[in-house]
Amino acid sequence: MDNIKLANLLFPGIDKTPDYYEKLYPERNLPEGARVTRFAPSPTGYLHIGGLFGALVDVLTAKVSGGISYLRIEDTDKKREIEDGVSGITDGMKAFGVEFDEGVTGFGTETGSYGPYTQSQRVEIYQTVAKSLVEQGLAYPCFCSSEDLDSIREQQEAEGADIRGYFGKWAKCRDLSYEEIERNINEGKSWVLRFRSDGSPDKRIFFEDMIRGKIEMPENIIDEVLLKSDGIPTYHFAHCCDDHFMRTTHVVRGEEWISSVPKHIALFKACGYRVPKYAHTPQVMKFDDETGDKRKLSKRKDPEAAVSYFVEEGFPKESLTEYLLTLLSSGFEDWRRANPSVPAMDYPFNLKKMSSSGCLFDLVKLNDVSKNVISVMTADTVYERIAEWASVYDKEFYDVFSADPAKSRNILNIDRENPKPRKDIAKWSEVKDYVSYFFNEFYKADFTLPENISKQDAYDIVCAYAKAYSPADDKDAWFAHIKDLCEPLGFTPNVKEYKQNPGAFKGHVGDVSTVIRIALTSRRNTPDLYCIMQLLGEDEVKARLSAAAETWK
RNA sequence: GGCCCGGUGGUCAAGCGGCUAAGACACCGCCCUUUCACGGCGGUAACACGAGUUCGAUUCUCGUCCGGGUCACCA
Repeated sequence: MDNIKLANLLFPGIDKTPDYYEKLYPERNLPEGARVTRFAPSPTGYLHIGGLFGALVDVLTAKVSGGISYLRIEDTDKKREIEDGVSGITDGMKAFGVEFDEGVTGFGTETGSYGPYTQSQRVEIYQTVAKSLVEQGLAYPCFCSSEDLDSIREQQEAEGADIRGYFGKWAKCRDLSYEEIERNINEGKSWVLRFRSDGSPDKRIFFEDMIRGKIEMPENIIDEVLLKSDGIPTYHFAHCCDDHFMRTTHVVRGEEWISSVPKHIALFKACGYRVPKYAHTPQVMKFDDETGDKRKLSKRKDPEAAVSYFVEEGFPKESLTEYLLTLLSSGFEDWRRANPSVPAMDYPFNLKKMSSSGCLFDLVKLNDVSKNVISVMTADTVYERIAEWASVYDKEFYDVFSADPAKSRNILNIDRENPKPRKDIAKWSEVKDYVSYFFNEFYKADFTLPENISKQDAYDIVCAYAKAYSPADDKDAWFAHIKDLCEPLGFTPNVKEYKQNPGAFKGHVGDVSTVIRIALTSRRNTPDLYCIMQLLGEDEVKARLSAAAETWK
């Protein structure tokens, strides 16, 4: 067989050689130990948690080593591609503060000198490499139809064969003569290009996974498809060409790829390329309430798999990356405690410290992380973020909340910007409820009392307080007035005294405060009542006091 | 089914042959406190199972079981 002749028959339009691209994309001039990583999603759906998770590992790995991370779009499956896939990914990454050094930056835009970073624009590269492989007898055209392939699968199934796929006696097209191939092509038969594997079923290969350590596997013997019938490469071949020419040193990807590593190693070797280091990350799972099992987060079944879910819910972007970091690196939480105000992306990440077992996405923990993140923000920042979120997701709230920014900021500043800030808010969507009693547009009066307080007592308290209320009081004077209310009404200002002798009193100052709190906010639990009253203002306080009195009369 | 990955409290997780088996979230209790939150203190709770190696296994080996992945002209 004349391989050169075959290569020209198959790729008449390809006039470059791989060497051309070797020169076009030279080895990167990076310091010793610098790692080049890539995040390489397909635009086949929205950006999901697993994607963000992986991207974080990519950029951190590169960053820590002084290397380069880039974003490549793997759009070789036109059937599954969705319309806003690319911008969904790039926007999502930006929204969460994950920044790549080069690669695709948005729909139709990119930076970096190893591009194009979109696979559909690289077909000439793949075909050039493919042609060279044919010239060397390392690849061949296969004319099997999908029906042929189905029947091979069926037979292998029926035989209970251990190894399945296109190889050995099943590889009908592996040894076609030039004449047969030429005839098929002249007949217009479609073909795919297959790898001519020289693997043997009883040889084993070894490789070192950066996360899992040594892995041993049977050598690849499958004649994998390199180019599909439309001339577009499969993942496997594109991975080989791109990561070589983009000079990737570390391939970080999900663990579902582990089983194809033998294939990839064989391809890299056939092409004469250095095999990159691999790091296979664990999967993000969730608990399935129906089955009671852990399972992989599913794009289809789990709305919280989508990164957009967290945006809509109003989790600050930092919270999600922060939480993901706690998941993917065991040392992160300790580091965070030691470095409370350093940006998360400065974390000295280490692939080797990554856990290799799949982890459950824990919304409860996310909430906790997020509360901490928000608690250390300034009131101004919180205000801006809420406004930003609400302007998109809750217009009604936005209008009210942003009508008087100073007031809203003051509300948010209650017990904030101090060493022990409150941790009430985990996500922006909770804020409306949290602050609703400050705004008459949202305030719904509800003067339900706790069981231990009678309407009569509540009425007496609120009336007495209305008289004692003095808007100019400082906090001490304010509380003194409330204490003064107690004894005449049968309560004690001294909580300890009450606890020692509960029968002697109707209640203590806490109960009295509770009544006033309910009258003013329709809630039993709120932040500091004095602050709240300051913000409500004299008129509103008086109005609410009398409304409550009216109800309890 | 073949191949591969994984298996420490409810969750995330330290641990790398010898420890009373860290810590965080959640939960419970107490303290602080006018409520709540914050904070402080304390508590419940784990090495999947069985062999083997060893003076000694959570740590090493093998088997079993369980969970996950993969066997496409999808990535």
